[in-house]
Amino acid sequence: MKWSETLIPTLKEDPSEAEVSSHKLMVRAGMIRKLLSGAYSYLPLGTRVLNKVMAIVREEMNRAGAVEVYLPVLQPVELLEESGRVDVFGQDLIRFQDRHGRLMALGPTHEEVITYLVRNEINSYKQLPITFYQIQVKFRDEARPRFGVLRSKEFLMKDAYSFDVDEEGLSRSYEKMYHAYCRIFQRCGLDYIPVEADTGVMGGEVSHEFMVPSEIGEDYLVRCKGCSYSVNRERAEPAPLPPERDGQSALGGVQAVSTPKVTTIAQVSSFLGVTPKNMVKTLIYKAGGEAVAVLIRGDHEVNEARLARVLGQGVSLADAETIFNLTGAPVGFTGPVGLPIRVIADQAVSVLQNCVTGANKADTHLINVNPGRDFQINNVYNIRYVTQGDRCPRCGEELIISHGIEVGHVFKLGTKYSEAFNARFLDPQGRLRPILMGCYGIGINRIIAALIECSHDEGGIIWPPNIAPYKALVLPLNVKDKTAFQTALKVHDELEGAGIDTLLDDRDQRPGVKFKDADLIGIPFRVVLGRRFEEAGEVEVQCRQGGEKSFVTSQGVVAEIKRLLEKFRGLSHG
RNA sequence: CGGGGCGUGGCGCAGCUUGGCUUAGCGCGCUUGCUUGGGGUGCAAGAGGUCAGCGGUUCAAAUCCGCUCGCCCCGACCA
Repeated sequence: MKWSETLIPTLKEDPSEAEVSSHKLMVRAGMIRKLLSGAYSYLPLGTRVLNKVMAIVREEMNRAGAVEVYLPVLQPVELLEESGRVDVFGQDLIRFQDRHGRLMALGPTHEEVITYLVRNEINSYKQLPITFYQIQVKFRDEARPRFGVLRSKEFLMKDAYSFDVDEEGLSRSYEKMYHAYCRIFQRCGLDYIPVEADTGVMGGEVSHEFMVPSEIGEDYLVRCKGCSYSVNRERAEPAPLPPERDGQSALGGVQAVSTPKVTTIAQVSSFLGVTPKNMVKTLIYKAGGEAVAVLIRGDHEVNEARLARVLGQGVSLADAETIFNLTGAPVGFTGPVGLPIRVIADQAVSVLQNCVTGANKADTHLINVNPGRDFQINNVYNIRYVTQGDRCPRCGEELIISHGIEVGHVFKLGTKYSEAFNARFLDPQGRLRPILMGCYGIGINRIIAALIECSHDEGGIIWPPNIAPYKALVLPLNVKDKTAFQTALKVHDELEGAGIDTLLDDRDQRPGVKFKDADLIGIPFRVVLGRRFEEAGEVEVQCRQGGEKSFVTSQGVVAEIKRLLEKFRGLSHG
């Protein structure tokens, strides 16, 4: 392809709206342009990368035995009502009425649609197992689209759904997808980490997220320095903390102190001169109809997903009025002493001594409060988020917390949707049984953004050959030099002929402009025809990554690039 | 959805505080001609703007006031 015959509008300056490098670079390299907040047009270069990623995904899905389908974007809202997910998606669901007044939604995902299909089409064990997949656009009306293509309202997703007769079958299907995902991310050149994950909105029991470590990631991953423990933040469970001191000798007597208008942990901490580690936050949650007190150390945060899990139901923070009615004090002065409701404590609270709590009285806190002596704990659980310094629950080594970009997620759903939709099959004994489901998602756009986030330098993007928009860029420095230009054309054609997709920069621009653009759009291998070609008939082949250069004759370019591709493949990104 | 910021040719910005010396300016990009040819060449001539929209104040509004819309950031939210 000639540069002059496609559209690659590169920019010298960063777009003002972009914050993160992947977003800046995708815009500057002429890959994308914003249409509206959370929706981007892909220009030719961006589209080529999308297609390359999708081709890899298709190959690996097919290799894993999944079969491709194409489900409608348009979904009747009733379908999502059947599974109870209209409320789950809430505002994120894009809804409207068609001309007949029927409520429609733009698919945020497709569990319902596929299960509806399967309920009607699959009714025998002979048709199982089977895994369907599609690559298709999804819509979620994100409250706050961010980071360009990383979190948008409209995005491409590869979603797959497996259907099995029993748990073992489901596990086999799950494993297959898991391994296919590993191959996909590896082929895309991503350094990814699979982590155990919470199942969240999807329901089900087992789940893994595929994370790409990155400062800008909106998710957290928790890994152990010593063993293979790696989980996401919701799922992470710190090792229990040891008791602060032993014996009862050091226990002081409870004392009320006046703390006028001092409500937050930070304020109380500096007002009383105590560390947040020695304070207890008392949060009133509503779980079902019941109010419960949840105790958490001052420097910790409640993991609501875990709390909901241990309580077996959804939870939400109580409002100020409820708190006042229960405790007799405004928000900010709640404490466990004398509270007439169920008290749940995080493990870290249960080992505290002489701590500070609210007094259930306005403008007052209590000091020297001790669990067990001054108040009873009904249940002790691990309900806090892991913090820096926490230890691994498996081996006791230190845990590392870092940010990550979620590029894929796999779930064992079990029978959640098949039961909701009555998707059942007849087993060999003629019994009707629910189908076991798994679902598996990959964010196509996110793969691209995550890759750029991890693979760029000051000059621009550094593509791995597998997903680069073109593998090679032929760069005649002076297009008015007829011989050089003709040779460049020939080299381009030969590369294309050898199956190496190639871009020819045929623009009448200064060398500096061409080099800068070449670096920006990040094509892995660059073939330069310049002074050296005029003088000695040699062309220069250079790698974007590492900058390694070699000089060959124009006839030797194809072989040289094939050699470099081989070498690259051998290195890491098979 | 709460808090903050911004909106001026395709892109990045100045001008707004203190309304009128602006026929709205600068850099990049774009067009034409010449020049140059290994890291964003130089010169010259040009094209391109309802100053987000609506309403108000005023002799006079990009500039002051109000409303609306859009965009970005922080938070809440989020396969």
